[in-house]
Amino acid sequence: MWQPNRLESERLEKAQKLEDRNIELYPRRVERTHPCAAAITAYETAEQARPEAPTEIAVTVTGRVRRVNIKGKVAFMHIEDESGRVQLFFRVNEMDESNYDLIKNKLIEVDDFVQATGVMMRTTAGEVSVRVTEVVLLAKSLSPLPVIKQQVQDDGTVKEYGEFTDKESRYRQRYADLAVNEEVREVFRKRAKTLRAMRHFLDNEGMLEVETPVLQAIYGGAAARPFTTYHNQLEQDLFLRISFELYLKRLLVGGFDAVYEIGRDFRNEGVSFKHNPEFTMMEFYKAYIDYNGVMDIVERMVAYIAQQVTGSTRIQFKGQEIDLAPPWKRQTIRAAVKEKLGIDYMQYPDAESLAVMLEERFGQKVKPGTPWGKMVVDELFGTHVEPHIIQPVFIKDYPRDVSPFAKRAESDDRHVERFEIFVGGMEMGNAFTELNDARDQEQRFLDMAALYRQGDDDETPLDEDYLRAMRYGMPPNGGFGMGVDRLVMLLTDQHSIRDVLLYPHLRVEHRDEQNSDDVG
RNA sequence: GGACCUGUAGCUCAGUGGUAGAGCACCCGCCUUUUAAGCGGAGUGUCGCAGAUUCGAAUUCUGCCAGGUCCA
Repeated sequence: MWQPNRLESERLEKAQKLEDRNIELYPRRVERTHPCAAAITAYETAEQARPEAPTEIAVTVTGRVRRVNIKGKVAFMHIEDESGRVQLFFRVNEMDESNYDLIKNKLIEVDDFVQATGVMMRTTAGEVSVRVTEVVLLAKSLSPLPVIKQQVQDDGTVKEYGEFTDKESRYRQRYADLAVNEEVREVFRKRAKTLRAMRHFLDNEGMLEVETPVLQAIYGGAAARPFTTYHNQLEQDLFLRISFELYLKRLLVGGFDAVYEIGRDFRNEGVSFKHNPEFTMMEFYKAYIDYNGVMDIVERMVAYIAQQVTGSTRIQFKGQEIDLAPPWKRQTIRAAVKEKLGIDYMQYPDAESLAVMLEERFGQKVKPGTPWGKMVVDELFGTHVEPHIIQPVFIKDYPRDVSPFAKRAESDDRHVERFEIFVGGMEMGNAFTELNDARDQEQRFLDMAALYRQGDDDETPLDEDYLRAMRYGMPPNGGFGMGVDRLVMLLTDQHSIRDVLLYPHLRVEHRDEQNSDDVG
């Protein structure tokens, strides 16, 4: 139940006064001739044509009131729509006195939506403005937005004097965050551009965009704990997908040569600056290429998206310049570890000896039962090498026991043809030369199950239907998956996944439960 | 899940045992080209929640809630 604070009560009183004057607070009809920015442009064009006497530009503009300055019998107001902001100039003897009175007595105030009709002009201070003959309230604001004062500098940059920075309030009330923080709106425009550029690129590669089930009876394709749900009529347990992999590869069996999907994955795991329970994933699978071919596509794709979104392949991230132009460095995980730490992990070829080395060298205690390959990837590479990778790199040839869907590396039983891309200290994508031997695939499922029974809980259930599909024959193919949110982080220089999600997951708000129980 | 930090006015914050504060916003008054407008007046509050200690708690202690950072 809403309990208005003092500021809100004042606004409610103003709303009442407006209604007493038979002024509609939320009218149905709007008449706009120009977005704010267009009104200014129109006047500037007229000015250039006839500087001494520009043709009269009549406009009706609309927007949210962002600033009011009442000077007695004259008043100024900035209104803003998405195109930008324009100043309104009111003078009491140029409009109905009762109409001017709405401004003078602040019945129309900051945060309200208004419509203003008038003629374009330039003030003596030089700002292009609307000389208003009539102002109409479009929507009354009952709760004031956080106050941010802005000054437009000579160089065109905007200096801010107030701020709305409380992370929790900004995430819980994203609408308020967006309303007052223009740079937040810009992040989400770039997010949209990222998605659009990605689709455009993949379409141009001849890939088919498809949609596969979010609700799955058997989940798989990644090592992660799923969310579970239940279908009442079918009396069936269902899982929210943790990856698209197995459904997409079935489509290659069906005769599509290249498919991709962009959508939501759900993982029932921790929440952090780079993890949200639901996040946006892109995966593609393309027949007749191996992981080298995937690398060629991926580096071109990321460079293309960066160019479309930021205008360059050289971007700024955490104060460093990152060059996304191809070709990217390609290095085996074994070489990367050796280069950074001087350790050849193949000298510790089993879980026991590797665990001993990790404890002696780094004091790291590893959970008993952790598979050898998981130690290599998480404890050795992930802890000591990954955070230092800033420029884009393909780290390839991963241990086999953590990669159940990749083909074995040539003449090397311990590794598989898999790569991950790292940039800005983050893992950004994962790819394989996809396994298409149904017999090997079945054995991998069984091996994984056995391994994880020893202690880990990231279980991968055996998907019989996937094996059945593969037995019909699956073309050799390369596949790739990428966390879109992380790509957006990189391209917008945002350092938390929550800052590229409009509505990041937060715990529920507890608001005065006792009171609501009493009232209820 | 662990460690540390944070939660006070609409916003951003100060206040570490003795009458709840500042800037901006809001409110009242003045002002016919302002733009962080200005001038004069007024402090508007569940100090996250619950308990404990104390003559007295925003402040100390315990628990809880929420968020942040780092780690897993």
